[in-house]
Amino acid sequence: MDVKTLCLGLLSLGDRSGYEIKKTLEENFRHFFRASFGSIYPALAELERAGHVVGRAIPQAGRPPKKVYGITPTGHTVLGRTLAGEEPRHIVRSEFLVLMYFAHLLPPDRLAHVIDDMIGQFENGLWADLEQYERTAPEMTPGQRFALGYGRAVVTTALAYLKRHRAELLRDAGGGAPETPVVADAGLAAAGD
Amino acid sequence: MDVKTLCLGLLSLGDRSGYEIKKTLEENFRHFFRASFGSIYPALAELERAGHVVGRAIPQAGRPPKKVYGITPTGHTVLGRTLAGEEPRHIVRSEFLVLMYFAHLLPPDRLAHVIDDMIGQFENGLWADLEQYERTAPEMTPGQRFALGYGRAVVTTALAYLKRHRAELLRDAGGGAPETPVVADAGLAAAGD
DNA sequence: GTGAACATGTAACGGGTTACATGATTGC
DNA sequence: GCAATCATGTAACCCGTTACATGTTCAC
Repeated sequence: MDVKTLCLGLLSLGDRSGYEIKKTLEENFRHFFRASFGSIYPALAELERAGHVVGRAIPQAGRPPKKVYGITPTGHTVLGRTLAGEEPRHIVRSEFLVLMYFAHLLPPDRLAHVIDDMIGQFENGLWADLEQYERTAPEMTPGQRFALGYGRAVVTTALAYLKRHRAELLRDAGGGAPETPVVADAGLAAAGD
Repeated sequence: MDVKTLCLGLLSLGDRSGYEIKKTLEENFRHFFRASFGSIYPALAELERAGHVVGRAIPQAGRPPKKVYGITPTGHTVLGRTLAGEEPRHIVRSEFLVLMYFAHLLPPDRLAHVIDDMIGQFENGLWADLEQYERTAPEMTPGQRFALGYGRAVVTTALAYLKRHRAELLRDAGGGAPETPVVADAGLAAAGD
């Protein structure tokens, strides 16, 4: 699934500009999808060229004009077919967890900082969740509630895990200081350089 | 953090071939990182060129020869510096959840299939976790236990969430059949095509 | 006056995946 | 006989991010 399909899906819920799509993404898809302007604007242009959406420039007082897009019947058909034909993937790519895996190679203060950063990010996300839920809960579809609820459940667990195991990791990982690297296997290491 | 750093990190735990790195990734990084041969082999070649690892071809009876790499002291230094200097990201990109968000646009049987698929994947992951934990728990570092434990906690929550809300979603999302698309805003949609 | 929010768009770059090329052995 | 496992490597491709270009208004 690419950004094009995502834009089409969002437009199926109501007319929006590229800028507004980005905002919706940040508010509602925070926990599981993100896209930059550099992919949204070209996607919208391509969708318009293909006739799946139509754009209309809206002049605004004291603001740059915005280009609001609406989905066409063709767009609707294509969206339905695309969504139904996907074998959806679920990809997590966490440099954070890789770093934790190699915690013994980090200076203790750095390790603490990285964990606290992650905790902070998750807390912000959760706070934003709550704030957003109160604003939009009534008009949400079951699917939206399901996706948002999933994100909330997972982030809550993740946050609890980090808080529960932070001290333990900090205590136990403090062996391999950066100045005394533990050589795992002398064999090849000695041969090189 | 790129595949190069990851390979270097894995090699700091012991000598391995590219093929074995891939296997380790599948076993231990399942829940938070994956890489294909197309990125691992070039990464290893580049690391060797830079003097961070040394490779040695091992002939094998009845098998293709393997090229086992070991990290050099220089490699160790670089690894430490790289890990310490990273602002690690944590990225989730779930087409699955996007699809759930648009559940009302999917045929009910398709929706059920997609959810069951995800449940199956998570269950396989969890089963593999257990199996792997029993094999490697004793020699794990605190960081490894932390990262693995995080993955297990999150996947367990995700799985429980899917199972708990599956029926509910299937029941409530059954309104928007594909043949009666709900037009969100007649304004632009009517103007196009 | 400085930064944030509003607003759109392009081009270069990067890094990873997919697919291809090659080939032996083992288990079904 | 066919698929899976072992084993390495290359090249084309995709698609997304980052950075740049441009400009206004409002709040501190």
